[in-house]
Amino acid sequence: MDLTRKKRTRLYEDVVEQIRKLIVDGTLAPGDQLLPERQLAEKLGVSRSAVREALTSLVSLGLLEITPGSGAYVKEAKINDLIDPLASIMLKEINDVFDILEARQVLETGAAHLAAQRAERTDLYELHEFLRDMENDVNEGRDTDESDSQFHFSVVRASHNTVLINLMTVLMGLMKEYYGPSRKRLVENRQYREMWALQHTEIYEAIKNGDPENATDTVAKHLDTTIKEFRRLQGTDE
Amino acid sequence: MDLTRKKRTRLYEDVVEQIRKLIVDGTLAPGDQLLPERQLAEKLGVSRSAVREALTSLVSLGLLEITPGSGAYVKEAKINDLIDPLASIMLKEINDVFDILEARQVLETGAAHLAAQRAERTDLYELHEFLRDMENDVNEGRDTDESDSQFHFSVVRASHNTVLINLMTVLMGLMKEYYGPSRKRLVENRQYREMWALQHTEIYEAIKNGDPENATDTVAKHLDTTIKEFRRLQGTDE
DNA sequence: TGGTCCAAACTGGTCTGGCCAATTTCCATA
DNA sequence: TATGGAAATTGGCCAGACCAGTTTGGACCA
Repeated sequence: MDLTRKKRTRLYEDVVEQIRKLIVDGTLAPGDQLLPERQLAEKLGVSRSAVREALTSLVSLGLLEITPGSGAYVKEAKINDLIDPLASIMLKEINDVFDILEARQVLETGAAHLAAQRAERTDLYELHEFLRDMENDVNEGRDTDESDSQFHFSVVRASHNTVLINLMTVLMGLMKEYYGPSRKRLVENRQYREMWALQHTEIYEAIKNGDPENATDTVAKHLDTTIKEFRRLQGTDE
Repeated sequence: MDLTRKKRTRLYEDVVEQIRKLIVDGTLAPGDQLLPERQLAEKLGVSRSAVREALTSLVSLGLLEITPGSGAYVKEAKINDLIDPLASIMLKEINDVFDILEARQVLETGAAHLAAQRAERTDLYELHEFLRDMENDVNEGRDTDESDSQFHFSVVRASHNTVLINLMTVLMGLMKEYYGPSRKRLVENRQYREMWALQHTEIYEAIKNGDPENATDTVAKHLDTTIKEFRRLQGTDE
């Protein structure tokens, strides 16, 4: 038996790879229009169906966007297109309920450390905006889900590390899919909402003052509080 | 103009969603075989081509595996299937060359902290194995790429946090695609290889002794060394 | 009875050709 | 020059066919 050749290469996979290469090496820039399926098929010497399957695959990878009647366009590949499948994969593997929050703690404390060193005026402005948003939400009894997430995201953005930012995007996607229900219950507790808002202020101050250690500590404390509260909620649940 | 309805739902996307649901809710378990394309088409009342495009999409998302002549099988969705597209997306957004290493530092220091608290005998054994592998590689002048990666990965695995492990997988994929060339040059320097092996030992000892702070520090120091060396290499390059 | 081997049935991969609906193009008309 | 609408173009979907592997079910042999 021939163990080297595992699976014969499928034709449409070749097409995928060819187009993919053109995109990654910049020959095809975001916004560019691909040749029509029929011409592409002729040019590559394959049938239209093979081309279609290739395009379908590229669409599901977030590399293309297809408008019926118009054409296929190269898309600015954004991580959001992969969040859903990524989240479902990671969710299946989770065995401890607090893995996500713990991972956030690891990532956000590190990001805060960097943010305190690198935050620029625009970053501080953004942080302050979301800080105020959340305070308003608390005062007016609104849901703080959105403003809370936004603030945490801003902290990571202020680290100016795109890799950390992308990883945070993944974690936020995970949060939404995993903690959706219990989070709703958590934020109904006004006492905790207020404590959170206060802790956010501390974080903001630490970053503004350019104090990495303090930024790290306040973020760590903040997420500790969160984890403890989630744990308490879970305890009353079952 | 109607802004609410952006794009009409494509038929094959419906099929994707239906099958996807069956997989995530467990009706279709990994290893299960799907109905043949022709039957699936008949059952869903669509053409075979629509089914094929749906299956193509699911394959590229890593949810299915198709064997020609045999059938389509539900796959244990692994993050590796999404690493390539994920890496290319994140690579495009990177503006500082050391973003990846910095992100690794954030993630691995946190993971080491947890590992020192949670590592079990099997984890320590695995760590020790890769430690020895690398020492052997160094002594015999072999490439240390593999054994080095494996050790770092083991540290994160010892944290027993599946989310961190998955994020580490992403980062390692990024490393391979980004630092491939210069890393090759780096490990040619025997002096650094030996220093690395020594630092790995320190990390191992800290985890073994259940000393979270020390584990964090040694990992931080280790990656600092790495970043500095990469920086030096880059300086001599251009 | 038990194992072997081969043909038939099945399955995915690809192709051809066709129709529809939405979009774009372009020209005749106001 | 602007505009309205027909024609061409494009992607979405379908039907039917053939091929190359895989699986299956017996028929045949030991």
